[in-house]
Amino acid sequence: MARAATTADAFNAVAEPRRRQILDALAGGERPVNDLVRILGVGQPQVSKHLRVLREVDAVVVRDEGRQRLYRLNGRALRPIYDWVKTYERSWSERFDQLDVVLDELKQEEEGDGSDE
Amino acid sequence: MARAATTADAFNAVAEPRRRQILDALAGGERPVNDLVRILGVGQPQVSKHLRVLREVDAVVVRDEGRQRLYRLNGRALRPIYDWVKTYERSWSERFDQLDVVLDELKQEEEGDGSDE
DNA sequence: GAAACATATACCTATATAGGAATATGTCAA
DNA sequence: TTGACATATTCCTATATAGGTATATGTTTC
Repeated sequence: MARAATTADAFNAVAEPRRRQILDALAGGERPVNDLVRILGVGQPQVSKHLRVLREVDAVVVRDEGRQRLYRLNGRALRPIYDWVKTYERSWSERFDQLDVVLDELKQEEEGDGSDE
Repeated sequence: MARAATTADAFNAVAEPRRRQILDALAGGERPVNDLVRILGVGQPQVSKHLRVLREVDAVVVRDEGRQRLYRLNGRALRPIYDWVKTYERSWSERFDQLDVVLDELKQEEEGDGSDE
């Protein structure tokens, strides 16, 4: 089997740095494809292809305006990533190092379940 | 060119659901490989290979103990992901949900006006 | 209609998997 | 040493890119 499709979910879609660059550029507001081509400094077909991937995971929305196509960010598509990764925040937050021990203990009590198996 | 290596950075490493599962399992504490094999329900070589990827991006740390190898989570490796995605949080926060509705309405008016798909 | 412009798609190639099977490496026990 | 156990690595294959180039589609202007 090969790796999952980039369009499988937001995690796969944003694994590509250029696609994160595109989203960052769109954070400033709606933009036509050519703007992104200039900002990224890569070919137009490449940008269009990245935009297609982002569209398939709903990370961007497109709107026609004359001969241009204006792309807009849809940050909500990134929420699963945020939700998943934020639970790990305490891992590096010095402040919570002490709290971790307590929380782990409470969690084990609540679950009332042997931790092994 | 092919896609970037899964070991290129944390973004690529956690794009694979099984690797996120492994990290989630390790969030509960240090575990030997066999535990993860049971939890994930996949073959042992597969788990070892996923662990190798996670090790290369420093998302896990390994420690020898007898014939077992105990893996431990290193959440700090996920910080770049958190830092990147958290800037998009306001996209879906309550306050901006209202704005989204307005924008969507404006968009529909424009699109539904005069032209059919 | 023709030309210019904006964007999307098709086709190509090199490459990096993810999983499965078989095997290698390392450790403990008798 | 031999055997059982725990884990890592190797080899294999099918598949999904990402970028480059050429081309198709759609829009505006003349």
